Amino acid sequence: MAQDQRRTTIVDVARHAGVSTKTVSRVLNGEPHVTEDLKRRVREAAAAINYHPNMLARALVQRRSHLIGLVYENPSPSYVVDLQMGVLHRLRDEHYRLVVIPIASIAEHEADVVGLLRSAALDGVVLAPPASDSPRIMADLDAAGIRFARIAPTRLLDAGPGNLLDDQAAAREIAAHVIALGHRDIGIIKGEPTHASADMRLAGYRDAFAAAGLPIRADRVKQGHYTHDSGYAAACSLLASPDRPTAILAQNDDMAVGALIAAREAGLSVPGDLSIAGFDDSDVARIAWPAITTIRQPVFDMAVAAADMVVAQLRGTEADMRRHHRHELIVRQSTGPAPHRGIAGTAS
Amino acid sequence: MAQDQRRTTIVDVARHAGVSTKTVSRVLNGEPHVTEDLKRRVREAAAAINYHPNMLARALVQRRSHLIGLVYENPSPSYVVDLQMGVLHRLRDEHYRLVVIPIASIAEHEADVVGLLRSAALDGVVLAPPASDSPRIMADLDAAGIRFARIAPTRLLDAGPGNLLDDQAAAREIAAHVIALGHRDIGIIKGEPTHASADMRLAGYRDAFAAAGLPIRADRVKQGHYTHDSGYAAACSLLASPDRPTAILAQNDDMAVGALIAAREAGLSVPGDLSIAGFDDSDVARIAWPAITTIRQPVFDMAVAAADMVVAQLRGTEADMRRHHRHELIVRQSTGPAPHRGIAGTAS
DNA sequence: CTGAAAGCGCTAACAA
DNA sequence: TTGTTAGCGCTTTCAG
Repeated sequence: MAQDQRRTTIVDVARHAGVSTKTVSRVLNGEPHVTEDLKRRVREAAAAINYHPNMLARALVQRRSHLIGLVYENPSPSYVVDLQMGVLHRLRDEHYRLVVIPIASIAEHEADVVGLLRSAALDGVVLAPPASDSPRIMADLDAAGIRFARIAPTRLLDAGPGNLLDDQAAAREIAAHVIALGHRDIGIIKGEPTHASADMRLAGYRDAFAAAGLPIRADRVKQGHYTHDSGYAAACSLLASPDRPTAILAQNDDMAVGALIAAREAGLSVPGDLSIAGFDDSDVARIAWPAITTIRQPVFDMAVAAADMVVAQLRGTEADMRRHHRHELIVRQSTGPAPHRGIAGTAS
Repeated sequence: MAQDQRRTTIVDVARHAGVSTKTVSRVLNGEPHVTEDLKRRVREAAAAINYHPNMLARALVQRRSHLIGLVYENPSPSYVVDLQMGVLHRLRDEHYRLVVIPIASIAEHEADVVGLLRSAALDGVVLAPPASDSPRIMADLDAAGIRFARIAPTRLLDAGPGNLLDDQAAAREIAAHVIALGHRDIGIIKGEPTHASADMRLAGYRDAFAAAGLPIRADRVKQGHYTHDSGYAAACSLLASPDRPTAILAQNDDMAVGALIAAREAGLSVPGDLSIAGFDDSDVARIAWPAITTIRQPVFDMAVAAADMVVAQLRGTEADMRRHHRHELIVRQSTGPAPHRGIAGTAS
């Protein structure tokens, strides 16, 4: 195990092949203007002495680490997986590597985020919510010369390359679906308040409620955090009294699954006694039983596109720096007709 | 956006503070033997000209990229998430970053893996199965001077730091549990054959079967790939004929969930008509309905320990380089007593 | 088409 | 306690 004897360098290869280091460099980087003969000699020499280029040296002189970061907060594992797979998919055949940068609370650490990225020598980053909505982070990134692309930003849409989604319209659609099933008393489980999507989705619900002439009752809105457990807890509190809603709109699928379990424990059948709708269409929505009615959010595609935007900036090539992504209502088994129970409005 | 005007360097700070570059370096790296006065002057100068050290230059001279890789194959998202969270957990307060290296088929690309890692300038890697069982990869890693630690290796246990798990004993336990419930005709869904765990677990099942005097029928063993869909397909084929098993042992939870869905579609109640057991105790096992009886495999803990081993090697500190991790049988609702159906053995 | 020399920005070794 | 001098291993001028 030849651990620490001085590693072979480009100089060794050059000497071995009887050429200059620059020629070796040219051959190894596939630059033109080298005779076949020299190319061959260099390749043979490199193989003979088991040479492997030092990427750090190359990175220093090129000012390119070939590292791209993915910045996200923790809440939903399945969301993060989709995101990561999307970025990796786009990076697969590029010479870029993915560094994952989870941050406990972006809201609290807003001022330190870019310092962290700097110290990782990243060439670019994909910003997932809520980092994708932080003017501070984007400004710091610009100042640091780190390229970025945003996933599902909701404001300052001109502040940088973005992959847009109409959260509000999507929320309106799924709420309308539930209302159309006859539900009049509907509980809402909000997402983490530091994510702008929570408010956007609430606004969408509100639109649908208003269109149907329904009020939004404050006591029917519970705060969650986009986590399974928070969804469970919120649902428990919604279902605690006999005067309970006949449907629950959860702002993501993890919370919807939490609600599903709460309902099961409360002895309620879904969707017989209670309808539950989620958001995101993550894996768990399909696996749960009954499978969850949700909004398909093309997280994977957005991540692919975001990675593409970062790579394009780095290479100076052209690319759409603003793309719109379409959501889709996916009706599954967790929503059904409202149970009979008095005439309408607030239950008896 | 001060993008490309020459970045400020340590020389600028030195000049600004009226000291040598080495002194700046010392202050910035927290080395001792610098007067408070100089420290302050250096810090102020750095802040004044908005200096940020170039990590690539530092990495080159220190021969340390501070990058640690996680090498894995794709099959189960929830397994990968646990793994990754474990490594990240250990790295959180270290000055190391995580680079994710998914590889489509390690068996096919065995010879290229370390080349890939080299070109990512990694200081160390955590090897998940099946890379953790590849002598070739470990030898190449040694030759390249890249430190590593193994997750759940099954052979050549002395070839490198490892986090061990007794797959065979665990499989024996869960099979024994199912047999104890009265099942005599049991189907098996194997995992991806390039993962040694698939054979280990099969051996464990075999032990339990033998202890109960049951045969393993070749037509009751179906090949899967540790994916949801492969589990679904395998279960469909097991459940196709009326002469079907009364229980299914799936070698991971994703496949167990696939089997669950196949059972549901076949109109079978679980565990009334059919018991299903998984392996891993990933998130999906808890979320599925009925919740899946499984083996808890401390993937997160193993990942933490593996990251710890890598970091310890890099810092030259002491650490256990061989740790055993305990599994645990988790009985949930997906397994129950065998339905009555003739006397015993092969069904009527 | 090829090579010599000059750095990239930092830290290690050695002096002072 | 501080500074000077060499590199780390590669690519980029710019000559030849």
